Formats: sequence, C-alpha cells, structure tokens
Amino acid sequence: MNLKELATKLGLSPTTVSRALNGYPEVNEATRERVMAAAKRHNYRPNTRAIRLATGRAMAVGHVIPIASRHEIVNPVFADFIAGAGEVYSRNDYDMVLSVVPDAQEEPTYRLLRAKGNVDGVIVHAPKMDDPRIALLHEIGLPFVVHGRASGCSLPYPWVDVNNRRAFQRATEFLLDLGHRRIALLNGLEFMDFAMRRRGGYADALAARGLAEDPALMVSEEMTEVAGHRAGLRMLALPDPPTAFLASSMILGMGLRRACEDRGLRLGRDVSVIIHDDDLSYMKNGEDVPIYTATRSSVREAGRIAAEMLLSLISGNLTEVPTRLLEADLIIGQSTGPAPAR
Amino acid sequence: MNLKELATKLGLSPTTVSRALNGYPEVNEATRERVMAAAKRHNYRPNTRAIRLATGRAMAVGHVIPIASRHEIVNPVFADFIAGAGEVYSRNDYDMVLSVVPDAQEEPTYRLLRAKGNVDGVIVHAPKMDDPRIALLHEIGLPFVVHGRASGCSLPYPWVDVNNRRAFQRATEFLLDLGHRRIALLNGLEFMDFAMRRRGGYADALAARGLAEDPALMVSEEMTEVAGHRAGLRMLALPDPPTAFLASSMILGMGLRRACEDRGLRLGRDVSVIIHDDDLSYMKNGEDVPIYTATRSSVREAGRIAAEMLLSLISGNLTEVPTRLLEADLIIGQSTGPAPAR
DNA sequence: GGCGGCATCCAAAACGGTTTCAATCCGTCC
DNA sequence: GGACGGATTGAAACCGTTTTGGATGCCGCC
Repeated sequence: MNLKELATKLGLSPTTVSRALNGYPEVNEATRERVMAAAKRHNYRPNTRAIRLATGRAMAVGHVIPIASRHEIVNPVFADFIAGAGEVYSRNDYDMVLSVVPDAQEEPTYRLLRAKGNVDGVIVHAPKMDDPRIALLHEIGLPFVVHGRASGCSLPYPWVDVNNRRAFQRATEFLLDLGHRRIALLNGLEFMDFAMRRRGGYADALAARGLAEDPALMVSEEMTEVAGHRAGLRMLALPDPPTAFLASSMILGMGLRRACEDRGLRLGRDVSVIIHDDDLSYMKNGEDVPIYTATRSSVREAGRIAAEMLLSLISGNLTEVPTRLLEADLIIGQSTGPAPAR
Repeated sequence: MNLKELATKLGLSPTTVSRALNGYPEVNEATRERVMAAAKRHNYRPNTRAIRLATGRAMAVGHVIPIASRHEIVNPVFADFIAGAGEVYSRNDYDMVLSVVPDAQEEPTYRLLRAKGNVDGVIVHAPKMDDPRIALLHEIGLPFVVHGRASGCSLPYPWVDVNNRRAFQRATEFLLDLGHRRIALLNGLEFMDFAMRRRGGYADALAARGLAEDPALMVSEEMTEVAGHRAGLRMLALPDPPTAFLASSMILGMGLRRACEDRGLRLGRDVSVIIHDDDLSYMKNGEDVPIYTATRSSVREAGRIAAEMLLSLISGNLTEVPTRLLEADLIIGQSTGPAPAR
C-alpha cells in the first residue's frame, strides 16, 4: 500500500493525503480524520526511501567504528554508549548506522557518508590528542558531536565529555588523604585524549602535595584484564611497591585484583584500588556496596546526551556550539583503605 | 555533483553515464573510460537515497536490540558480534542499522522496518526458547539469520550457532576426568536457548557417569560479575561444596574468582573453574597461557559468518535454508586442576 | 540497394514520496 | 452583484537514480 493507492481508495489526491498525514494545517479536519483512519486500516507506512529522497534528509546518524588493525580491540564502553544514543534515535525516528572500517579507512568513510548522503550527522568516538577528524568534519560540513574532547584542536566543536581531570584528581587526593604516598597509575593509551586528562589530574594532585611523579608507577596500556594483571605484578615486585592504584577502567581493576591475589595481597587492606567506572550494564560495580571505590560516570547517559545534541544540531535550531561537561561521582567501595603501616 | 550534471559535462545522457559506471556491457569501452575518469575527477558519488528508491533495495541490514526494561542489560558479546558483522557489511557496501527499542516494542519494530523498507534483512540476536520472532519474520517475509537457535521452532530457518551442548558436555567430562564429582553450573538465564543447551550438555555428561544433578549446584542468572560472586559464595558455603564450577561466561568467572578469594581459596588448586570464552577483544583470556580453562568460540567470527549468510540470503541465490554449527575449542588454562583430596 | 543485426546511445518513465503553485468554492463586504 | 479572501483541494514539478523501450548509424550480406 503506497500513497497513490491510498489516495485513489479515498478519492483524494496524493497531495492531500500526504498533507493530512503529516499534520499540515490546510486540510479539512474531517478529511484528515478520514485519511488517518484509512491509513490505519490499510496499515499504510510511508516508504522511508522515498521520504529520504524527497526531503533530501537521510534521517540517519552515523557512528564510525574504526577497527585498529594491530590491536584488534572493540572498545567495551561502546556497547553502552550506543544503547544510550540508540534510544534517543529511535524515539526521534532516526536510524543509527554503524560503519565498521579498518582504521586507515576512517577518513574516506566520513567523506563517503557525506558525499553519498547516507547520514545527516555523525558521532565521533574515542578522540585522540589533536584528532584530525574534527577538522575533517568541519571541512566537509557534516554535523557531528564528539564523545570526549580533543586537546589541541583550535576550532570550536560540539562535545560531551566527563571531567576526567577532576575525577582523577579527586581520586588521587582521596588516596593521599588515606595516607598513601606510593600511588600507581594504570592508564589507558595516552595518545587518547581522556587518558592524558586523567594523567593530568593525577599529576596535579600529587604536585599539590609536593610529591614527585614516579615513572615506575605509571603505565599507559590498553585497558584489558591482562594488561592490568601484568602491570600490577610488575609494580608490586618493585623494591618500593605502590600501596595504591588508580586504574582507568573496571577491567584493569579486575586484572589488578588477580595480580594482588597472585602475590597473596588483599584488595582494600594491603592494596587500595580506585577505578574509573563507566557504569556499564554488564559490569556493574557491585550492588549495595560497590566492589571498587570508583569515579563513576554513566557512559550510557553520555550516549543519550550526545545523541540529543546531535539531533538538535542537525535540526539547525542551535545558535551556539553546544558542549557538555559531566562530573563523575566519587563513590566509596571495598577496594580502598588506609595505607598500611610500613 | 550529481548524475545529470556529470552527464551534461560529458555531453552524454544520464542513462549512458549510469550504465558506464555500473559496468553494463552496452557501452563503448572508450566512453566508459572517459566517464570513469570524469567521475573520479569530479569526485562523483551516486546519491544513496536515490539509488535506494530507484532499485527498491535498502542496501542495509537491521539489528534490533531490545532493551529489557527490568534488567537493563546490554549483552556484552554484542559489541564483538557487531564488529564482525559490520566488517562484512562494509566490504559489501551495505549499511548496518541498529534499532535500540524497549523489548515490548520489538515486534512492531520488525514490522515497521519491513513496511517502511528501511532494511533488506535482519539479524536476530539472543533467541529464547520458542522464540516468536522467527514465526513473525517468516510471516512478514523479511530475510533473517538467527545468531543462535530457538528450540521448539518447527519451521526451518537460517542460523549460526555454537555447539553449546557439546562444548559444555566436553567441559564437564574434563572436570570429571580430573576427579571432580561436585560440579556446579553457573548458567545464563535459562529461558535463553543457549543456556538450555549448555545445561543439557552438562546434564548429559553427568548422567553418562551415573551422577545425579544437584539443584543446589545449579543456578540460572544474568551473566554479571556480581551474579558470579554471589552464586560462588553461596555454593562454597554449602556443607558439601562444589570442587569445580562451569561458568557460562568469562565475567561470571571473574565474580567466581572474587568469591574464592573471599573464602581464601585459590583458583586452579582449591577450586577448578571452566568458563565459556566468547573471545571478546576487550576480554582476552590471557596471553600465552589462558587464565581460565575454557570452551572457546569467537563471537566475532560468528558475526562475520552470520552477516555473510544474510547477504547471500538477500541476494536470493540460495536454494536451501543455510545453517552453520560452530564447534568450540576446549582450551586448558590455569583455572583447573585435579580434585583436591577430601 | 534493401535489410537484418549489432553496437551504441538517449528520452522518458519509473521509484514513492514532498512541495510549489494554481484552481475552485463559498461566504463576506462594499 | 462583483471583488476579495480564506478554506480546501489538486496537478505537476521535483528529489537523483535505474531501467525500459526505442532510436540511430554502421556493417555485412544477399
């Protein structure tokens, strides 16, 4: 059942039927109701492909997921972010289209999406320092929102981010207040913007207490259980091992737990750990009492916010470049305690 | 730059240009080259929206992700499956569109996708026993591939699945051979088809040795760290506790590890654990030596296979209903050992 | 020299909607 | 009673491709 057939059946022109269904004011209310009823009865659904061609809008937003050829990793926060954003798209009748491409193909992919008109805008994931995608998207004129920020980018751009710096600063201070002086940082890859900011917060807190950073206690790695385990083992074997760790993700924390276990140490007593908790649905940080003390910020919520931001950007009724800085909560769990006496 | 403009610039008709670019034989080779060159020079990209309307194909595949309202969980294997499938779509110039909807909306969503012509086919995720989606998709005539199977479904349908039954049977046998007699099963939710099959394999292996199932050692839960921890604690506190566990996912295994730690037990010595390892990129089961003994099957590879299956289904050059049963590897890691002497 | 066949190209009709512009009807006002 | 204006509807253009159904020219063949 298409528009023309429906119109014929009603003895009306396609024009009027279209207008009736789309809520245009210039159609008689009685007619509109008749049309609505007939549309419902015949289960008429306007063809998306036709609408898209006619209106010139794609009614879709893109998410480009680069697959790093070397370290084949799919970002674990990705699923939850997508879920949050997807809810918003669904409610607004937008499609969410994912492009999974080798990372070398990322730039051409954006250009293609734009040139072929597949999407009206995109979300930029996992920005690096000086991320080139921002300039690119500006250049090709494709609306976008960055999940995170890209230090060193001079032009303004829309973003949604967690205050990573503040979060890690607070976490470090919390450990310092507990008497810890040897605090290790298990960070994500530090060409990622969020990782640099976290490191900055950590460094600030140390400096504020007159403590020097110790390169032996800082590692920048992929955020996997194995990496957490390896780094934990190595540091705990140092002559002057850390008494506390800051880990950039829950999964790193789990590896850390295993390392402590291997060395017969108990989390929260012998070793303190604070993680960053993205509040992933399949990785809840405990129920009533959190397993890990953590800086927490829901990535799913970030997905919702970013999606809404992008949709209003697309609709064009925004005068300023929107940005949104989310504060992380510092929640106390079972993985921290006072620094053990030496 | 659109087709008409390009045609004018070349002094040709849109027809010829279109045919030249799409490789139709009835165009002079010299002309074709001229067209190709011009298209490249002017960076011409045919408008996807127009192609879709003209050809009547969506050039897109749908994945419907129901968000359970009660237990708000996004399936963690989802990201990797998507990554695998997405690679295939990209290579074949298909879009992957994700619909995130409240689970009550799932059926209408499929109907809408079909009626509005947004997609040419869909992948069905996480099938339950007697899953109604299969009959639905048959009814509305939307091509699909199920990731998993749905017991109790009478009509044939295309699927890609792991041999869950065999995997858990082998894992159980392995533990039995190590002398374990009290073997617990930490399963996923047992209205999920895969969970039922795993339980079946476990039960078979026990029965083959004349052992009875003990309901106190079997739990069906959401697969989270917390659930693994809770179930582990409970079972280890039994008067006659299990000496070995079968866990349906790596994350359950991590919760189990924490439970053991809480009780001062050591994995692989005091307690044996076998997990099912979906080979997720962000949850590698160790490097050289696996952390957990595991039944392993790459969900990413399953995604690739399912996507390819769906595309050939859509292309229509398949006479039979395709199915594919993948065998899981049983890999030996550090989490299993002989049953401790009582 | 006419004719069939082949190679090559094009005009125009789809595809299924939206949107512009114009037409009709009817009541009101002067 | 005719001009005007608002309410309602419709014809036709348009979005940018693909595809159908010719057209044209050229060649070889009888």
